[in-house]
Amino acid sequence: MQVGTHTHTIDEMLRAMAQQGWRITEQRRSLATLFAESGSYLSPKDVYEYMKVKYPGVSFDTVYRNLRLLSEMGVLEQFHLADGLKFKASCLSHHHHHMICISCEKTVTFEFCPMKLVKDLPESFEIQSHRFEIFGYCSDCKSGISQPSELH
Amino acid sequence: MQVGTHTHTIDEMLRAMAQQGWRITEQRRSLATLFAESGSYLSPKDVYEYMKVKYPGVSFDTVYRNLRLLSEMGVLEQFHLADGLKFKASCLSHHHHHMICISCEKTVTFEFCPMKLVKDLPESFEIQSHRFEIFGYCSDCKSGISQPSELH
DNA sequence: CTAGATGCAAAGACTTTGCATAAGA
DNA sequence: TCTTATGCAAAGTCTTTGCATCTAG
Repeated sequence: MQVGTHTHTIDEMLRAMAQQGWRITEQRRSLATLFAESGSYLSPKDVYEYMKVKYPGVSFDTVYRNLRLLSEMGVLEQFHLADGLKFKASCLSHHHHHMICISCEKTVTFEFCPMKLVKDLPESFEIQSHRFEIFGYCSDCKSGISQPSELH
Repeated sequence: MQVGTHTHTIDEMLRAMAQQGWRITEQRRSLATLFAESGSYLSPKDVYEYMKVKYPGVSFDTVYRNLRLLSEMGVLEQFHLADGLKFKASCLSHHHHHMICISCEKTVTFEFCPMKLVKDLPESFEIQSHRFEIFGYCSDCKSGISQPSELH
């Protein structure tokens, strides 16, 4: 579960799909619901397991197709955590960064952006984007109960 | 080719292996040479292709095994770029960050570290590590000659 | 010598593709 | 309706494993 606010409601996600001319199918509605409600990092398998409950006939390739489509349109973001590829609802509301628990993957947003202060950068580089993430243990995991997985 | 300095010479890498009780085989020497000389991001396939030249019998699994071992001992670092998993000689000399060209993957180091200035972070999080990378176009790619690949 | 490393082959995990059918708009 | 999305099956890609052989120390 994410601590910041959920930046995408289900409706926002569905609206985004419709605007780009995509159909709102049962499966996609289900996908949007999952990501809007969970707010956490989900693997294709997680997503598949979840959707199978409501749509027993759902297939893995549909999950993959929709995850990729939603990523391409910016509704979801992809991450490579230590345990593989994961997806999360993107935070489009405003620019910010994340602290991620390396044990439970709980994510907390914060406003500080290093690009405002960065200096002495190599010249002649046309900056397009950046990544800044802080990894550590959240209060629940600090005690070391669960085996920390190695994020990079 | 990397712009900063090569932080691992072949000897440093071999010494590190020996210190951890590993054997210096022909293939590992070859691997060390490749990463020390190239300084860039290499996929398992790149590595395999390179090693095959000198050791025609080399197998893919040996490449994978050694890449993983070298990563675990910190001689190499893993990255998930847009075109998949890549390895690079780690920069152990001192702490710094990278600017990476999203077209050619050329990498430039810089000294600024956001952790020195970060503030207003959420409480009760035990910080372990961080990532900070800037993506953009290097001077050679700025003109837009090559199709930019999408790093995340 | 002898534990550790390699090469081969095979299996495994994950992801994508082709095509007929089903279902949004 | 009629175009897009789905489910199925199959193939593809990337990575790991088991085991007999080889080799660095």
